[in-house]
Amino acid sequence: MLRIGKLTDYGLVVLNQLALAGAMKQSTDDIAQATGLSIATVRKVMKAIVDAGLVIAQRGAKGGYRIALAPNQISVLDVVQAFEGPISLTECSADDNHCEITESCSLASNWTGINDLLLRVLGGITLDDIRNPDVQDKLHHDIIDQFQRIQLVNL
Amino acid sequence: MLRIGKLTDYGLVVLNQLALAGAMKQSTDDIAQATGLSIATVRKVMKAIVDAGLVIAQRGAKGGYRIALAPNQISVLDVVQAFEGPISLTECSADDNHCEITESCSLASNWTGINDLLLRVLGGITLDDIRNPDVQDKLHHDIIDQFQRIQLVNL
DNA sequence: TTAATCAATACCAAACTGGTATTGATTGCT
DNA sequence: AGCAATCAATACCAGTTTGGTATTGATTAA
Repeated sequence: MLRIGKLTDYGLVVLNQLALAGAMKQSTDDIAQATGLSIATVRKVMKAIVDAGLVIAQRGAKGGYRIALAPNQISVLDVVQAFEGPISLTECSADDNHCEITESCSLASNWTGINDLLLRVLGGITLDDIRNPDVQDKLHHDIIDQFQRIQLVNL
Repeated sequence: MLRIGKLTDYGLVVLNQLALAGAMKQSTDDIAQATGLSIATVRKVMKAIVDAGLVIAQRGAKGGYRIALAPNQISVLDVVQAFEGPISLTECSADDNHCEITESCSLASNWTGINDLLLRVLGGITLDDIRNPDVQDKLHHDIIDQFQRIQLVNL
């Protein structure tokens, strides 16, 4: 399925909410209510995006969360990596590469290439793009156009 | 991690081997030996790519497998889908979409867009590209170039 | 008929995932 | 100082997925 976890999805939803709130600090409760997620789940989500530096947390009474960067400075890649760690499609393209069939398999470097490509795609889409349908549509079509050209090259 | 399963990786390795063998039928044993995979694992791999129509199987004595299409007609996407089913990054972008927080989440359509994008990337890379380092390098650089342009648009 | 070969399942352990709960540390307020 | 609000760190658990293997059955060439 090549899918990302639900938590990652939630992360984007929460970030969207925080972007909406701007400088206004949001407590776990606030976020849970605004997003419809359970409090426990929100806590788990917050940990990941705080650790990743995408959100700033303030403890204690009157504490809460606020977004750490402008929405156009946060890429989908940032969010995905916050939850799923460094992206590597296969173990071949992971850092600690020790595949038993490496000798008979000349494909490792290629996975790495594909991997890089996906990183670029995800890194090129920001929270802003996702939040604003217009911008998103525009960007989307641009990329599709480019890709159709690429596919011709590929034949 | 956003990763694909090992089986998918094996699938690509096996297809590469079959592409090499061309019209010469390969038995499960042959493939296991050539790739270094266990026989049992090869069997599992074969089922997926046969079901997907990427490989043709012939049963009985003197039977075996041969590749069903030219290597430039098989995309990485084909292989990934053969093993991991239809690609959908999130449940939002899946067919049977029934997310509890849909009302408060305006992001569903955007995941779908990102999803489409990844499909295109993977669909644009063929087994041939992966097997031939030269072609692959060339293609790779083309795509990277294109993407750098896209990222500028995105700022 | 027989041996070679693919097909279909079934099984199991290990890892991962989503979801929840518990306890502890920090901070503003009075 | 003490309290209440709030985030942090873990720990737990059930369900699913994944990787790997084994077993039995169906097909076919010679």
